[in-house]
Amino acid sequence: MVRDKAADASSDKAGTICRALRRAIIEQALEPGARLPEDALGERFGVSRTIARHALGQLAAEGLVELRRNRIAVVATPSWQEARDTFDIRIELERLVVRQLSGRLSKAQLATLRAHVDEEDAARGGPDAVSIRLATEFHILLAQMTESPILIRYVSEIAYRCCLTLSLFGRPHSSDCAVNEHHLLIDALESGDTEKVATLMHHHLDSVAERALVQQAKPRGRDIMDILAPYAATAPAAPSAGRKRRLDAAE
Amino acid sequence: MVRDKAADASSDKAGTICRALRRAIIEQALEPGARLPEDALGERFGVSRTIARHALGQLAAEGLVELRRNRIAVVATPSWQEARDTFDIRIELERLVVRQLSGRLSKAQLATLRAHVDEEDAARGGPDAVSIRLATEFHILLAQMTESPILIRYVSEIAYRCCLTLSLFGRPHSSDCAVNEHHLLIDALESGDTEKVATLMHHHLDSVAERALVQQAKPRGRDIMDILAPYAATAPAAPSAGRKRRLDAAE
DNA sequence: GAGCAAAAACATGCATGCACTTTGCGTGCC
DNA sequence: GGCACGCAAAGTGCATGCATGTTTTTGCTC
Repeated sequence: MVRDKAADASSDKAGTICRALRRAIIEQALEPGARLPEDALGERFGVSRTIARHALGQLAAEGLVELRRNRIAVVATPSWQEARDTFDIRIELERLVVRQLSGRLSKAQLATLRAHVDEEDAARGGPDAVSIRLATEFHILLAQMTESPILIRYVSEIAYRCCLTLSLFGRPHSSDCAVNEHHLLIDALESGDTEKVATLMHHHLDSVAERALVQQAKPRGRDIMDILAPYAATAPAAPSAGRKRRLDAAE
Repeated sequence: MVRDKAADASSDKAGTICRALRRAIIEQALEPGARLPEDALGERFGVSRTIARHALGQLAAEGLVELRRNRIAVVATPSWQEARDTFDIRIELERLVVRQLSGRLSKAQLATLRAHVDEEDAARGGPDAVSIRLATEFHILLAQMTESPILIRYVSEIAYRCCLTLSLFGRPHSSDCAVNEHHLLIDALESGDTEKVATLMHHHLDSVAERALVQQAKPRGRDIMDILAPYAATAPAAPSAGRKRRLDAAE
């Protein structure tokens, strides 16, 4: 397992459910918008609603599920703008990671990274979900090598959210070329050229975001409000909840 | 109120407790290490343990309280290294904020910011806790102007954690000069010089961190293990839980 | 008086139960 | 046939109760 969040200690049941759901979400077994009733979860995992509820609370704090009062919890459905913002934050965070790591990784650590990328390579023909999960775990692995609990937490969290984004907006086979970029990243980290590695990470994440977010009109979007937004221009209804800022600045 | 996290909707009791505790923590009414028993909280806020527990879970997810299994929850006590890392992340995040905001703020927004700084100014003679809270809220106010929920969430969270850090390591009157830097920041934001404003924010936060973290030996530290760490060098005990990385690079 | 063990008090982990809210569906009215 | 109303099913919000684990106090021994 990749996660080492404080919330999921070894033997607590809520943590187990958290991990299971998290994985299900990032592997797209649970699509955005999927319903997560407390009793169903509790029954499925053999615990009471109390625990399921607690787990959902944690996941909501991470931004993976949406929790509305008196309503069923659902897997989060980030808007396009949120997705873009998430990637922007991720870029900064991961630049910080590689800047801290550049030239400081042990041979063992480099080997671990390379082994992971090999795994990604092997999964190339397999299902998309696995590729995405492995790619995400590569970034989390990097974060873990900083040994900074806070950085690890934030990068993990935001990487998971990006997964969610990918499953909403991403095209089927957009993560293939990323494997090679991971290789380049490792080489640059080994060389110790801090600026180069930061730039590389920047471009890597930027192009992942680019590949995922080019098509602003979501294909299998399920958020009614967003879909209806363009049509609402004629109606005198409320100005929607969406953000209008920077929509013109789409690349 | 400054917070608009998803977790604390308007009428849910857990959110109320969250906000109350958060405020108590950042105003140093609850010092790091303070005990937070579920029943006591529940009784104090007129709710059951279930709710208090939920609130503690949220706060733990934010890193403000530590939750150990079968043990009483306590206000988090970040290590010096964690504090340093927190500020590093904060710098990147807030640089992102001001880069997005530079030259794009309306007159009303600028006025709001200036009003807040005036408030900070007025609180100069008052208790430290209020100054620190206001200074923190200034940064959160900035983040909110990006209208990016994710950025708002992360900046808020990390700013609160920095508050916690300050109450652990900070010297009594270290936040005074920060008010002026806030003024400069607003002017730079208005001018629209993105690079300048990013640099300004960087230096501002860096110097806050500097002022707070110079004295690595914590004055009113309550973590026995950390206090004992330097003395443990002679003893053949376990190598402690602290991180050794970069400790030599202390400025 | 110091050291230690048992037990009481204390606090959490978790399940269950009840009240309230939302939602889906069927019925009756137009 | 279509629409509004209302009832029942489903689901959450929250409190309480019991089991378990931890901390402190007590009481005994040396």
